[in-house]
Amino acid sequence: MTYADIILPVPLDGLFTYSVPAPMEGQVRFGVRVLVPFGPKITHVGVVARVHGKAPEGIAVRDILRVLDTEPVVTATQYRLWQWMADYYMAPIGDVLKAALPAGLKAEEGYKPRTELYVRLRPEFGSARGLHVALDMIGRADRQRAAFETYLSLSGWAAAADSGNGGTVAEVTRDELLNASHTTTAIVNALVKRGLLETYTREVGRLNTGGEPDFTRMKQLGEAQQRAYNEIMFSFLKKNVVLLHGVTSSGKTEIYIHLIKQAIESHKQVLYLLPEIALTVQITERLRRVFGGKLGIYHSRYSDNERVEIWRKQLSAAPYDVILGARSAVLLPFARLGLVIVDEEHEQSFKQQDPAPRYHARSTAIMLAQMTGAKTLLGTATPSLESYHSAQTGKYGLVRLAQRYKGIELPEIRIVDVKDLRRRKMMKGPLSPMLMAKVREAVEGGRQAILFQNRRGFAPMVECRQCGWVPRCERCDVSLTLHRRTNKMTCHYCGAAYDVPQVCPACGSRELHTRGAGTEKIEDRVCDAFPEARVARMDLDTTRTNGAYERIIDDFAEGRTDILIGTQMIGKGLDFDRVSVVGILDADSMMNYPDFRAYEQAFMMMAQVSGRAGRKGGRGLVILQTKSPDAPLLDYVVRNDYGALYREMIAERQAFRYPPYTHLTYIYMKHRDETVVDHAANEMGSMLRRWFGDRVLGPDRPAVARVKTLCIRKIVLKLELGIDMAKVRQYLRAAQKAMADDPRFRSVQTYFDVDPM
DNA sequence: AGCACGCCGACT
DNA sequence: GTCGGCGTGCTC
Repeated sequence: MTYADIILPVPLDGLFTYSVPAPMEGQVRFGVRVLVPFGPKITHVGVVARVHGKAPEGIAVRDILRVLDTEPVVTATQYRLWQWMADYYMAPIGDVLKAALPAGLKAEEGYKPRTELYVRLRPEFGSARGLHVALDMIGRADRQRAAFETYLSLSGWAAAADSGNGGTVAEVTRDELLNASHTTTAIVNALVKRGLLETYTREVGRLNTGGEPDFTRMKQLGEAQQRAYNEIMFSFLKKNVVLLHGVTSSGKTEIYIHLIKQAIESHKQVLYLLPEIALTVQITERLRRVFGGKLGIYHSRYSDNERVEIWRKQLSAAPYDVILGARSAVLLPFARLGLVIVDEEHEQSFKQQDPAPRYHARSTAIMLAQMTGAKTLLGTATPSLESYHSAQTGKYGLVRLAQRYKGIELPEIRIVDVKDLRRRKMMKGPLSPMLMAKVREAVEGGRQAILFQNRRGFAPMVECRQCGWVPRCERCDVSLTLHRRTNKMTCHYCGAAYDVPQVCPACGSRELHTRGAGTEKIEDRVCDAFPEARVARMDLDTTRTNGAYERIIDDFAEGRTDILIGTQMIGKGLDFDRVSVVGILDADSMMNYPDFRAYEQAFMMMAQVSGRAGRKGGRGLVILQTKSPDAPLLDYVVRNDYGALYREMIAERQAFRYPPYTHLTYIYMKHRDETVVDHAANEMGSMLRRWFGDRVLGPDRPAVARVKTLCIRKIVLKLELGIDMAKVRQYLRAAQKAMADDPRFRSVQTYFDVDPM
């Protein structure tokens, strides 16, 4: 009897063993998908991990129902990476499978090939004579005649009939015909009904097939860039990972392009990871120009069918040479990976928060590169402390690029003391007089301004002036954010929307006012102050719909908008040429955040946003508004002194035993009932303390202690370097199991966040 | 995660 | 007498 161990998309540890019916033997092998029964009602699509002859003990094995593939859809390397992720991030392998496979491969009949409707001439009219007959048949039906003639010219029938050779006739889609002839489907249908035209469908791929690569479209590297390129190549001789620390607009992308070309010429594939979809929009065009049809794009905004096609193309004999994508692209199949580029490597969005697997795409990419013998390049203007530390200690290579491209100057940064201005009644809105003046100057001079406020919505809080009542979410322990556009109060944790009350439900007062400012409020104020300016807002709310990113970025890049207001998504490596002023409206909201990374994160965000100022033609200006102008961090920002930030922060990390001097793992516990989760977390805490002593901190209530009706507790585990982490993970899994087996805590969810952000 | 089983309150 | 509330246990 043959058995197969199957990975199933369920959040349970381990594989599931099924028996292979005799007719399926030979078809069931590693990497193919199979349909299996699961429980009394469900069938799952799983992936075969192993085929063997050893009957499992004590399990009623069931038969595989169907084999879905003739060829594996998963490579051996991918499976090894999955196993590493499941182990390292302590997630069930089924959750890794769910994260990796596009939905179309996870479902039984998920993938639908795309078809297009075409029209063509009925064969009996396919001659000069036939065309005359056809035109006679149409008679005085003018719209039909026009449509028919348009078809003849589009398809080339007109010319072909004239020249007497009927050989070269182009295919015409119905949409093309409708567009060209300005008619409706009714007219075309009438021609079909008359028997002159017929329609047919054809499967079409969704992928980028177009364009020969054209390396002549690459820009020559500047002197500093060329030196950096050489250093990177040299560094790769000794190190597997190299950190490229290049100031904003130093031309890192151009260096990447040259590295990619080099890899392609050595017949290697390149994976190019970016933190945000927004960024791919700009980079895609630059890469497409050079790499044409060798470039594939992969991220969550792509339809699932497209993702399935890319996945299959990667498995084919002619995969993309370059894949540009966000986090999940690291989970694609590669046959001959040679280089991984992680751009903006400091970005926190490379770490998946929820759901499991809570993996870091940078670490996962480095692991993938190690498994495949590829090299990894990390690029950023503001390295994460972890990566910079690795570079400092020689684990990674380090290449610096301190010059901006084509001698563009770094912006001047001016700090504005908002507290003082308010005290002296010189500022009432969110924009200081200086920022107002500079924005006006920019707009009137045909330049652009970016205003950065890292909060979406109109106001982060509504409050009763009489009694201090604040509307809160029913399911989460947070106050609600007011959104003016929808006129709702929204919970940013669970998404629930509430109506805005007219009177305070606590005291009946009508005096409800807002506190703080989000991007919507900024937008309103800016529109009031600059009625003639064209203003756009870019945040989660304005980029929900398909293509919205592209439109907002494009409009701004092409100068169709003057002022761009946005959250952190405007800071991420976007290149604009005409931005003369950048306003950071509220630096304090970033600095006063209860997290050990908040300080450096604030620096990075401000440095990145500042980097958007002053590209071509003149030095840019950044106005940084704050209530604490003397904060040392702001001095680092003004001087663009990453080194100083690094030295201060790394000393602090060492003193307080944080990464990279320790391994950090958070243990989260969730339950509806506060007392139950409290008990469970205390129990877990003491269990862990028995093993790990004072390396265990907590349990504590996290800043938001209830989300979607579940009360949350958090335990922090700080382990010194050099400890056997495999052993630690074993202990942690045992602790998780002990909690699940305890009848008092059976319904408490426990999960781990390894290397949390 | 689903889903069934199973044991207690408001309905025909 | 039954429908359905969600606690508990299982899925090869």
